[in-house]
Amino acid sequence: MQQLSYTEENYLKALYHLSQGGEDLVNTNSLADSMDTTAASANDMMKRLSQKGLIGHQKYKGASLLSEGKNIALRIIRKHRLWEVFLVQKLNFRWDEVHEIAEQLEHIQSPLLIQKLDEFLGHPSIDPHGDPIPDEHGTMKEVRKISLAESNVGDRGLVVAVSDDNSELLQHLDSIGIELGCVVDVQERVAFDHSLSLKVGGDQVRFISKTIAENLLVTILDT
Amino acid sequence: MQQLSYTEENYLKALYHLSQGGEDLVNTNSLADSMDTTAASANDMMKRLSQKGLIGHQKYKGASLLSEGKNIALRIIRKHRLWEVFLVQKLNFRWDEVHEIAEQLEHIQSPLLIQKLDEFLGHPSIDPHGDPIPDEHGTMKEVRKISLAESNVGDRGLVVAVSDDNSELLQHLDSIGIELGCVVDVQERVAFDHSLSLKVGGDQVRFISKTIAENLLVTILDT
DNA sequence: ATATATTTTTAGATTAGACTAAAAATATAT
DNA sequence: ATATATTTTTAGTCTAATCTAAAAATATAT
Repeated sequence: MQQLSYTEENYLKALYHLSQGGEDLVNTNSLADSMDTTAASANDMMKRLSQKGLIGHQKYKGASLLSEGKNIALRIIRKHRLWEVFLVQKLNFRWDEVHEIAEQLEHIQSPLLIQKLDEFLGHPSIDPHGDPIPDEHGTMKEVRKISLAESNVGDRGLVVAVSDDNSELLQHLDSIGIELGCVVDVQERVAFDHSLSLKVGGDQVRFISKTIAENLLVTILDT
Repeated sequence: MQQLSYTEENYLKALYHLSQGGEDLVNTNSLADSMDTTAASANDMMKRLSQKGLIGHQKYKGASLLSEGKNIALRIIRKHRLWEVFLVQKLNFRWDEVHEIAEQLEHIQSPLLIQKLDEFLGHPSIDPHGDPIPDEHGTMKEVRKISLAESNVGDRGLVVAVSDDNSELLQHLDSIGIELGCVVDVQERVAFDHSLSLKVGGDQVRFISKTIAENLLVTILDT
């Protein structure tokens, strides 16, 4: 396993995200866009990574991660997400402040550090944005992100996004104690209007209309 | 305040250590040695840093930190030492394992991160090696590192080094519960042979000869 | 099907940081 | 004081990662 530069690691990570896990072919322009650089630079890097056996690249067709490249990408994603958990849970960052810092921390090289950090955090399986954290072998469990309108009674969800940023909606959510990162249990769905009763944060019971439910995205947690 | 490269930061830090805080002139070869590179490279960097106004450099004489360069060096040292405290206290690293990792972590750019880390760690004033941690303004209080033979009754010290690595000595220290990083209180000095009674780790009382005391280096802690 | 537009690749230049080898300055020894 | 050794600097080369501009390949539209 070769030592990669900061930049090479970032390209592999971008390829992972753009190809949703190494499946699809990624074209030069999307890679360049995603890396905020020129097509020429992205093309150079595709050649380099292909040369190193980390990605497959056919001229004018596009690139895709090979197994070693995918593995490296997943290890970087694991580090990124573990650090995000640390920043939010231990250092009290808000979840919208942590991405840039984690972008730097994800490149720290020390398997033992990550092992001990994982331990310290209690082996979390999802990050503060509700995205799954790959385990030490690079295995990442599927995570369902759905709106509460699509949820089932009995589901427990982590609120990860509000799809409409209407300020009245945000204010209302605030007033009933629903915020990004909080956990909700779906208790009952009224058949007539599809409104929901929720347990918010494990205790308070709140009611929301179907419209609000449609705008609340959650990651379904194991119960 | 300009954005410096990883390498430039490391050179500034090396200059700080070699000149013990920016006082003495550092010559090209010692800098090159310390950075594990050639005199030519060190010379290139001295020119660059001088150009940026961070160090003073006269041909064939040597270099020294100017106030801005010293400030940057101290901020990096602060980060390095805070991360070392984190690694030892929170992630249970041994103090001899943390240097390399802290060398990487010290380059993470985020003042807010360091502020929150400092908070999380309870504003420590010394690192696991007994070296002082500069505050947010770059002020670093003097730390006395002395042998226990030079200590006074009533002193509390953090054991930071054993000057003789004789294995019988190390074994004996181990058997009486004295290890690197432990805290000792000097209780009494016998006038006749200058042997000492110590409270180790806050409770157990132990006796050591003058010879052993001479070999135990401590950082004196505020009491 | 051919012209036009888009995408991708190549070619050549640039910058930071490093290197080697040689030249210049300074220090040391007889 | 002169020769020798050491240290420092310069000159020129190299690599990774970037860029611009132009060429080549592919896709789209009439």
